[in-house]
Amino acid sequence: MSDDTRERIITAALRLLTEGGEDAVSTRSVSAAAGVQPPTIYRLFGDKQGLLDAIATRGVLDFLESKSALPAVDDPVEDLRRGWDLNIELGVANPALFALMYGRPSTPSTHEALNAGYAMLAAKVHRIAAAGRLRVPESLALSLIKAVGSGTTQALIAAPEPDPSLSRVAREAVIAAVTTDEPAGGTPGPAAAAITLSAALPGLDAFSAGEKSLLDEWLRRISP
Amino acid sequence: MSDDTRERIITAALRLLTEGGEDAVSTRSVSAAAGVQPPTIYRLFGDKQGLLDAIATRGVLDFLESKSALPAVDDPVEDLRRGWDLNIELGVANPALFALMYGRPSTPSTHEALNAGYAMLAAKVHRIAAAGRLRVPESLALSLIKAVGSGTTQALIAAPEPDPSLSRVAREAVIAAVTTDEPAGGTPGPAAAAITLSAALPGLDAFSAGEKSLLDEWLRRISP
DNA sequence: TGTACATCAGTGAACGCGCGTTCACTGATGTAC
DNA sequence: TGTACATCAGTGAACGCGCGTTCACTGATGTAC
Repeated sequence: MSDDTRERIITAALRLLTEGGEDAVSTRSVSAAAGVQPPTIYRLFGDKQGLLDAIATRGVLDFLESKSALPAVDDPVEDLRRGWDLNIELGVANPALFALMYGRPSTPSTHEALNAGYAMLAAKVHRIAAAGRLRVPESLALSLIKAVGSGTTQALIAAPEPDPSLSRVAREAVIAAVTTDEPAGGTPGPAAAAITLSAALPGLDAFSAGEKSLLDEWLRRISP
Repeated sequence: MSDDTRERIITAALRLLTEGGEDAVSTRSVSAAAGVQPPTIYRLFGDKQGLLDAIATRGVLDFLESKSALPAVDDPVEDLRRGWDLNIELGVANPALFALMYGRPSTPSTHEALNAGYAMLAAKVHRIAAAGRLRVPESLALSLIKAVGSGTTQALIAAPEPDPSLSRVAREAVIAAVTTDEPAGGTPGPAAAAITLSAALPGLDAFSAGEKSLLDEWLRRISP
C-alpha cells in the first residue's frame, strides 16, 4: 500500500510542522514519526524538497477546501469580507504551515496550488469590479488584499495579546481603499466607470483582442 | 584590538546575511569571512545566538539612525507618511535583515532595540492623536500600521514585479482608517474627542494616577 | 492448479558533510617591583 | 630602566552530532507458463 504510506508520511510531517515549526521537519524525524525508514521518503518524494512540496501543496489544498465550503453571499463585498475572515482564521490556527506556504520561494507544484487559492480571491475581486464597485484596478486590489491580509495574520500570530479588533480594522481599511459604496443610482464618476468597464471587457464581443488590449490600457490610464 | 575584531565580525556577518540569507550565516562562514578562527566568535559573543543578536541589534540601530535623520515635518500625518516610506524603502533594500528582525522570536537585546524603533513610530502616532486627528485608539493605530507596513514590505520583496503603487495605496488606506481630516474648526464628534483627550491625559495635572486610569478606561469605551 | 520468476515497496546500515562548540596552546600586551 | 610575571585576545585542531542521502538487501505481491 504505497498510497497509504505516502499519506502517513504527509500526515506525520504536517503534524511535526504544526507542532515544532519548520526546523522540526527533517527526513529523519518525519520517517521516525511515520514509522518508516528514511529511504522510503526518497522513494516516494524524491528528496527532502519533494516532501516539503508535498506538505505545502497538501496544506494549500486543505485550505482551498475550507474556502470552497463557505456559503456564497449575494453582496460581493460581504463575500470578500467573509473570505478575509476565514483566511485570517486559518492562518492564525496554523502558523507554521502559513510560513511554509508564503515564506519560502515556492516550487512549481506549491505555486500551482497557491495560484488556485489566489484565483478564488481574484474571482471575489472580479465580482466586485463587475458590480461597478471597485475603485482601483483589479490587480492592485488583489495585491493590496494579499499584502495586508498576510501582514495582519503575521501580526496576530506574533503578538502575545493581539488586539482583537485588528483584523476587522485592517479588513475595513482595505475594503474602504478598494471599493466604493453601492452605486447611488446616479451616474458613476469616470474612474469608477473605467474600472467597471475594464472588468467587463473580456466578455464583450464588440472588440477584437487587439482593440480590447488598447482600450484596457486607456481605461487604466484614468484608474487611480 | 578586541573592538576591532568584534566590528569586523559583525560587518562580515551582516554582509553574509544580506547576500545569502539567514542560512548563509554559520559560525564557520562568518569566522572565515572575518579572517578569524571560530573560537573568537565564542569569546566575543558567547555562542551563535549571541552573534545573531548582535547583528540584529546592529541592524535595528542602523535603521533607527536613518529614521532619526529624517527632517521633521509640521503636519503630523505627513510626518507619518514619510516614516512609512522610509521604512518600506529600508525593508525592501535589506530583506534578510528585515526577516531576521521581524521573523524570529527576539532575544532581550534585539527586543530592546526593536522597541526603540517602535517608540519612534509611537511618537508619530501620538502626535497625531494629540492634534485631535486620530480616530482609533493609539495602540490599535500602532498595531495596524506595523501589520500593514510589514505585510506591504514582504509583498514588495516577494513579488517579481511588484505594483509600484502598492505601498502608496496601502499607506493611504491605513492613514484613512486611522486618522480624520484636519479638524474642521467646528466641534469634533465624541469619539474623536475621546481619543484626543486620551492622548493628552498623561500630561494633565488635574487628575491622580488612579483617576487617569479610570478615565482612560471610560474614554476607550467610546473609541471605535 | 502449481511452480518459477519478475517487480517493487520498504528495510537496515552506513556514507560524508557541515555544523556548533570546546580544548589546550601561543604570543602579544600590560603591570609590579 | 630592566626584568619577571599575569592577563588575555586569538589560534589550530579536534569533538560529537544530526543531517540529507545512498547502498545492497529482503520479503511480499503479482504474473507467465
